[in-house]
This record gives sequence, C-alpha cells and structure tokens, in this order.
Amino acid sequence: MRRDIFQAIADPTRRAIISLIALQAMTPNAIAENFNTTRQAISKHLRILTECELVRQEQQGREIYYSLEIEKMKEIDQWLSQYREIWQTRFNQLDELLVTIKK
Amino acid sequence: MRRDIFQAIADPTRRAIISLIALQAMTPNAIAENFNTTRQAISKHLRILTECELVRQEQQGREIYYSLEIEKMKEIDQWLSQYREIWQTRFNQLDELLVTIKK
DNA sequence: TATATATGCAACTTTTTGGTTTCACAAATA
DNA sequence: TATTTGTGAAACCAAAAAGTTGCATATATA
Repeated sequence: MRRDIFQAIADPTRRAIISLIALQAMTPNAIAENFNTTRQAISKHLRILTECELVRQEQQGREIYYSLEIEKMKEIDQWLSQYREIWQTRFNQLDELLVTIKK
Repeated sequence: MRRDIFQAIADPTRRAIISLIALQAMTPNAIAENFNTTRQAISKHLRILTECELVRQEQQGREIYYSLEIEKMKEIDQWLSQYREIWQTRFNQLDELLVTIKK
C-alpha cells in the first residue's frame, strides 16, 4: 500500500476533510456529518490521511480529535516549487519582451 | 470519468512525465523510453494528462509533441495557498512568541 | 451494573485504475 | 507502390481503492 501525500489529496472527500479540520480539530462523527457517506468510510479516509502523516490524532476520553498536520502540506509546495520557477521565468521573459516592445 | 488535476498528479509515472516534458516538448515514444512500461501505457497517461488540460499536443507530421501546460499547475498552487496562509500565520505567531520570551 | 455512545477494524462488494495485447490508420521512406 | 514508423483506441485483465455491513472494544452515563 503506497501512501503518499499526492495520492492522499487525489480524493475529493479527503480534500474536503483536510479543509474541514484545517482550522480546528474534529471527531470522526462530526466530520462524517458533513458528507453523505457512512462514518466508516470517513474513518477509512482518516486512516489514510493519518498513515501519510497529513493528519494527527488526539485522544480525549472516548473521542478522538483529528487535526491537520500543516507542515506536511509543505511537501506539495516543495514539489510545486520547481514548476513555480518555470512559470515565473516565463512571466519575466514576457515582461522583458513587453518592455523591449515599448522601447 | 471525471479528470481533475489532483487525480492526474496522484500517479508517480504521470508526475515523472510532467517533469520530463516541463522544459521541452517530447513525443510519446521518446517519453516511453524513460520508463519500463509499454508505449501504450504511457499513451494512456498522456491522454489523462491531456483530458485535464495539464498537457498540450502539437502534431508535427506523424509525430505528436507533448508539452506541459504550466498555467494549469497554478491551480494546485491556488488550492495550496489557503494552507500556506495557515502555516505562515503559525510561523508569525511562533516568531512573536520568541520575541516576547527574549524580552 | 446495564445501556448508550464513539470509535476502529475486518470481511466483502463494486468501481476505478494501470497495464498489456491487438489492431487500425496516417505519414514517412525504400 | 510496398513497407516501416509513430500513434491512438478498443478489449481485456489484475490489482487497488472506495464504499458498505457487521462486528468488537472502550468510555461515558442512567
């Protein structure tokens, strides 16, 4: 079972979960209320998110609070940065061209 | 079959293809040489990438050159930006805390 | 203590995905 | 013109993923 962050964010339900718990920790039940699927399906998504360390659990009595491990999101940012460089270079080149044309 | 960019980049082979054609357009055969899979499998990946507009084709005689539609990558950047805000806020808060402690 | 609640896990089913094989077709080339 | 080359597409297959149902377990609560 290869669990990487790219596979984790591929599923729209998981992206919605990430968005939900980004600002405040939530329990599986509370999360599941926001979707038309069973609690168990959400639980499975949470397991996948936990396995690739995108999500952290905190037990509180019989409840488990899930919250986003925001640092992990930086991995995507890092991967993206090589392409960001490309589009910035292209933008600069376009900009220079426009300046040249103006002159 | 819904094709979105997050699903497109979930597959490691597709990410490798993106990386290959980021700087220069390539034909399916040339791309396939870099993998231990059949040309047809690569062709399928290219179709998926094309369907979600991450990749652009340019016919040249009987060859087809594939190149990266770098603008589309910005969609990931855009999605990521909401989380970037969170981690920057956290960083600033931590920074302020450290300043306070120093005082 | 008996019951209700919050949760995870395992077994199973259905759908999706990634790959292969085979073919068709158009463009180059002998 | 006949053959080779570059390509996409369809049919098929195996594996993985996503969802459901049915548990088990631990913690609250009446």
